Amino acid sequence: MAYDYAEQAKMMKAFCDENRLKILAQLRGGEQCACRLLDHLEIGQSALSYHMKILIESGVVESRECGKWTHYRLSAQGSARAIAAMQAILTPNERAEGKARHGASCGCAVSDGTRG
Amino acid sequence: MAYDYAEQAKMMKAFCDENRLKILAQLRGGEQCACRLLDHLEIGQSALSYHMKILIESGVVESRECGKWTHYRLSAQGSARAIAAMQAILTPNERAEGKARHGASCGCAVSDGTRG
DNA sequence: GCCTCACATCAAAAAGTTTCGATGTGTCAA
DNA sequence: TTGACACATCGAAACTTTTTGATGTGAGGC
Repeated sequence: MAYDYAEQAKMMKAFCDENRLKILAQLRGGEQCACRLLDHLEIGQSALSYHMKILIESGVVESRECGKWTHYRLSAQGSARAIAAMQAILTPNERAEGKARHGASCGCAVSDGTRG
Repeated sequence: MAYDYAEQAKMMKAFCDENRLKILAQLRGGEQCACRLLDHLEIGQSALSYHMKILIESGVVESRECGKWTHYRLSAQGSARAIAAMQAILTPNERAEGKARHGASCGCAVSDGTRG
């Protein structure tokens, strides 16, 4: 799992910009068209379009065309994938847990002695 | 919850850089000193120091000084907070769900009619 | 004390992201 | 078929992040 750090970093980019978090917060309330998303942000139309592209590429947002409008909504699948990825990133790995170095003076366990 | 988007974006920055994901992956295997983290990355010592600072400020990593060495490890609390935040960001909000606009031609429900 | 090592900090350069205004594309209504 | 609208795309400017090499700080060994 999770060998492609570049891919994973790209997915996480959805969440590390203030405007994108505001957009996601709006989408929690249900599907919205771009023009309404724009009402609540202090950016121009082309910047919104740029952020929506990032959100869609990261997989957490889906879009639906409806005549001249585009509606955006949270993707349940994408959201589940993002949450699972984050859990994986932060879950200690049982097999290797407990090995540290630079032991003697501070009570660390030493794993191989090449440095501490 | 989650009114401070800037704060939240800052926390999520921990996860949106490839080198930081590699560092976190190493820390899943247990506490490590900076020199060993460095062995597995293609960056210099000062760049590692910069990334560690970001990881610590975001709360997902803790450090422990041991003589001249510094050991880093995942913070269980910080990790739990990050996961909870991401779940909050991606969880649809029951009360408002189901309201869309621009209805007629594509089967959308219309919430107030001011635009579609 | 003096030297070395581990890590932090700094300033500057390099790389990447976000914004803007202008322009392009497709849809709809008149 | 023309015009207006919604959104995407483009190139350039503004801004932020990341990297580098140099230097600072504090610990430990001699």
